[in-house]
Amino acid sequence: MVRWEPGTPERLQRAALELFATRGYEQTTATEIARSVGLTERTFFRHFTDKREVLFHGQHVLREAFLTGVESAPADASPIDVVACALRSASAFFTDERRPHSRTRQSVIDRNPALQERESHKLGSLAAAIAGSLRARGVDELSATLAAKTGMTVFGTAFTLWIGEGEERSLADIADEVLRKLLELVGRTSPAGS
Amino acid sequence: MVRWEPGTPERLQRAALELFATRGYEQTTATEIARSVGLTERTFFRHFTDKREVLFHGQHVLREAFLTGVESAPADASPIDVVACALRSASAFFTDERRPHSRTRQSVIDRNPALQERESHKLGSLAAAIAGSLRARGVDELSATLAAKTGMTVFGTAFTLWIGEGEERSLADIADEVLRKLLELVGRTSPAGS
DNA sequence: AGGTTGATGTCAGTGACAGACATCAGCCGT
DNA sequence: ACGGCTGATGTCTGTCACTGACATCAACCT
Repeated sequence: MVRWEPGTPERLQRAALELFATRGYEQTTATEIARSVGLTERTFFRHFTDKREVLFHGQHVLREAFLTGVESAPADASPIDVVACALRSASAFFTDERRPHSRTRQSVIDRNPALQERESHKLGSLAAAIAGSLRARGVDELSATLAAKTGMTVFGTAFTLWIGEGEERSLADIADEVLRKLLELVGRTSPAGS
Repeated sequence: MVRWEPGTPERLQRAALELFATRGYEQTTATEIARSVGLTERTFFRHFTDKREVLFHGQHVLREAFLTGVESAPADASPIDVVACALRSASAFFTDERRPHSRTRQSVIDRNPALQERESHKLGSLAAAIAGSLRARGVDELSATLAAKTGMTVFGTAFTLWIGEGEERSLADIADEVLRKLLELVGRTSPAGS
């Protein structure tokens, strides 16, 4: 007989999402989440540094997806093309079965500013990681930063569309289209003298 | 004789920045900030919803600067050109005398993740506001969102450069150059078929 | 059998915030 | 001149997020 049920963080995450979705984020205490799976508040905070973090854990998987995408790009690809590869790679992570879960999760986030802050910050960190990876490929600092941030703009926008009700295309397809739109939007512009 | 010194929020902000810069953000309690200007913790939280907010108050001015920049753009300007106008308008807010203050403020933020979250979120809100303003000009949702987010990418990147030590160019000039760089970065790319 | 380990529980404490209520200088109408 | 109103502040009290220190105890190792 095992002393503790395995997968404690996962059980906490499921319980938390459920409670957040029904009672609301602020109306749910960390103690309630923990107790709902037979644990104590202290244990909750041993697994998650933060009450918010219970909704954001697992981001490292996404990060790896982005980074392997960057590394899988051909050596002579332009920064933006590399980012396009990273987007495709990361999009694969969000399969169709994942959509309902992502939807409820996002609806919780959308209803709470504190969670939105965490989300923006995670996207920012992702951009920083990608920029680092681009730099490692020899891209200059400024280009790397801009390309990475632009990639996150596309990803964030595409994700919002993917979550939208009625939407059925894959995230990869949407991201592709959003990127194309961005290129068109920017491409048409004159070099803008001061 | 006046009952209370005027400019309470400003005094609190100055005191907070000073304390954050010397002792560090986490090591400074809201009570300490308040007491350092002869007030109580409760009063502090009447002026700022948050301990962090004491560093971010006044963002509405920046927002207005961006929005008037958007509105000042010629009617036939492309979304990106409109954003370029907004950037120029907002950059005017950051005069050269402001730089030292911005530097110490940013150094505090850079040392604390919680503050970085707030900052990312504020930039995101700014993007949303600009997108709304673009929509009001008749730009479609997707283009508005992308243009606005791209604008914030440029602004954030330019701001970081402006803050950098040794840097002497105006924020407007830097933003212009960063935008040019981004256009070049994106412009060269092929339409990227799937 | 006995020591070790690692996830958990218990307890106590700090600090961020919020509601309810009291205070009281200055202003305003009479 | 007097009394009530106002609005920024203080006081008091409570909740909850989070943390350090220490105890527990099944499984595992030797």
